[in-house]
Amino acid sequence: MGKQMTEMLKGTLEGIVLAILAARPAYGYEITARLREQGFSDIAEGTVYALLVRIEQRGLVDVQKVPSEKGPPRKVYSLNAQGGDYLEEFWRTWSFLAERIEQLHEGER
Amino acid sequence: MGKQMTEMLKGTLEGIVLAILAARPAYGYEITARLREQGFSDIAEGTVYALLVRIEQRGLVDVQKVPSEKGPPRKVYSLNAQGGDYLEEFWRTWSFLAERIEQLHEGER
DNA sequence: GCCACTATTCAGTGTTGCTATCTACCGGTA
DNA sequence: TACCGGTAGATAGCAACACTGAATAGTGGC
Repeated sequence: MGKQMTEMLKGTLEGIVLAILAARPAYGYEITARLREQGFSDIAEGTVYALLVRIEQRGLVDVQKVPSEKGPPRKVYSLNAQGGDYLEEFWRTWSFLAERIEQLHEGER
Repeated sequence: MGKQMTEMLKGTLEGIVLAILAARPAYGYEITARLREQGFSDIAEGTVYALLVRIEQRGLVDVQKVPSEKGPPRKVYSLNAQGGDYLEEFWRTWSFLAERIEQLHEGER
């Protein structure tokens, strides 16, 4: 992946994952796979797991262990109320930034 | 500034500054002031100067010392060809990311 | 002489994503 | 049995980046 993308994901990947969890609960391996499908071709698995640990420790998600038919048990994460608030804040921050950057982009042409 | 904004600026602030320089050459103090005007209320001065050093070392900008009427000499930065390429790459990366995040945002409602 | 404004620099810190590797469970195949 | 591929999660060490806080330096006005 490009270096620019790596840096840009800092601060946004967290919001992306929270937004995925807002749609419906999911587990790490599944989230990684979905990200890959959506074009984030090589987001490292380790990155996602580390992120999930962080947001769990901050109390933004609830966790439930669910046995899998194939492989070790899954840790299914679901967004809780606090996570919802945090995600809202994320959207506000994102909108602010995106607006200004788009302005710069248009001003350039 | 919010913590989310701090993290989100990683990787994007560089592009923002390059885009500002693409419009016209500028020096550090001026760039900081312009960012503040545009609502990035407290981007630290130190942050901007450090960023300028980085992009200079990477050869994305040309530098010219210009005496100031009030204060020490200014270091005026201007985007060069390599910086222009890098900025283009930034826009591609940004567009890709912004598109996907907007999709998530809409899917949520 | 002192202060405010302009202008730049730098050491130290915290957060983040990546690399690389390890553990573990299951089914199929040689 | 032994091995491999797919599923699932964890972790130590690293590099990049923005912030904090302070220092330095030049100019003009009181």
